[in-house]
Amino acid sequence: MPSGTNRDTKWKGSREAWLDAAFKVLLESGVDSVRILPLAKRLDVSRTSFYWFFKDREALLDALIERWREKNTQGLVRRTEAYAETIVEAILNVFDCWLDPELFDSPLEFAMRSWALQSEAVAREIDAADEARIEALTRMFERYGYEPLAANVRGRTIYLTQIGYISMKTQEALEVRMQRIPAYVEIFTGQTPQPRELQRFQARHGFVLKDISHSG
Amino acid sequence: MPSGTNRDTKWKGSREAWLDAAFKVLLESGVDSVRILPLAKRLDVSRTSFYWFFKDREALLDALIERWREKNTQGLVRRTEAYAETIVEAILNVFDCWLDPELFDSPLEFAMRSWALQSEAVAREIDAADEARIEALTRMFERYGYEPLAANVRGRTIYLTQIGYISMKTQEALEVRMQRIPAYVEIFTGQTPQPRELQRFQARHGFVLKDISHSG
DNA sequence: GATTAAATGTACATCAGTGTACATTTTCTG
DNA sequence: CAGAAAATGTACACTGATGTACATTTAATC
Repeated sequence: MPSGTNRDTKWKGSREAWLDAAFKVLLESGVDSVRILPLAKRLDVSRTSFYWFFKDREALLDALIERWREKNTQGLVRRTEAYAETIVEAILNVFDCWLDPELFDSPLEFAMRSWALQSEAVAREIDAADEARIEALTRMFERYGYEPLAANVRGRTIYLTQIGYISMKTQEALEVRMQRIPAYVEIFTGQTPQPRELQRFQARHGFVLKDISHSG
Repeated sequence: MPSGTNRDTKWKGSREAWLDAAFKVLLESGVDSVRILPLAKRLDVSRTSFYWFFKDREALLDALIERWREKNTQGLVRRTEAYAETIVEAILNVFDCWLDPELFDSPLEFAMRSWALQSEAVAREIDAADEARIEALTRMFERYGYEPLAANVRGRTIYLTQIGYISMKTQEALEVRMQRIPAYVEIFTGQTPQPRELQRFQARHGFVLKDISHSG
């Protein structure tokens, strides 16, 4: 299954193919495992043809950072700004990020944080992202009437909880996660969610409920 | 400043010295940077004398895992079981872990989680630790009358928030953290903490308050 | 079909790290 | 102080990775 630009050619490699492979390894095993020789083996291509597409390993890594920068922070900030009648609805908008890999790529997020351990540049990028995201969540709470300090701590909690999940690399079924949603909403907002609010949320994540509103 | 066993000898190295250096590098730069040659340079010792104390690099890494295993999980579980009259007091007991490096070593925790990305064995250790810790927190909430599901989600939230903080490698002044404590307690328990409960907590962390109970 | 550009492969030089053999130095102990 | 044990250092062989030079193959184009 060739990817990217090389559709009907006989070229095995391409900038995209190298990038895709690099991303897979980054997510599976961390930056230190993103090495040209192993990637070449994976792609079944001569190692040196890499240098046709990238100046050196450094350039490949820069491309990985670039791709992360564009995806995750934007995905989250947009959800904090989505239309919502109540804070509960607003929170549920944010929760979309944790269920939809299109909005927020958790494994990538974790890989970047591990990478930051070794790279000052990556660490700075991450710090900036954290600040922007918490700031966006804080503003969201403030819009619904929370005091600045309370809004900040709530925004922080919701964000940190998710970063925690990511760090734990939790793999849980949709049912289990859906079951916890009401409790999380209550913790994060201090309010009990309305059944119709939950139903709307479940519906947009393709979760067909049986009798969740009656069960303990 | 020689460490460990080699007090008054002329030996530069020792098992402890190698381990300490390895730990420092592990926390600063991740496992992949824990290499014998650089450590030898750091210790100003011939690289090969390493092999007097350890069979090979593998053996050194095993020793690092061992040390983590013994420290963090035990530290946390014990705090969940400490005496407390109310759930608020119980939570504050747990918060001790996040303020006292003796009870829980956050940088180590993060380094281990990054390491798990590359090592199946480490990943399994971490999973077991996560489960044990969340279980302990859940039991704590149950003891104070929370329903099983609610207790689990609250235990999970408190734990995940902290893992999130660790992943973010947040460095904040004691004042800032103390200021957020009441809000966190309220979020996690759903109850407003009593001034005397907070004062006891502040006191044991050497925090001298001015007029925190009157300020916004 | 010949020419050119894109992509690949071979060969080589280099580097950083690992681990072993063995001689040497330092410390401890009788 | 002699001898043994503990720790260190030198030398060597090896591995896996990087990057460059250059020849070769494949695809696109005129």
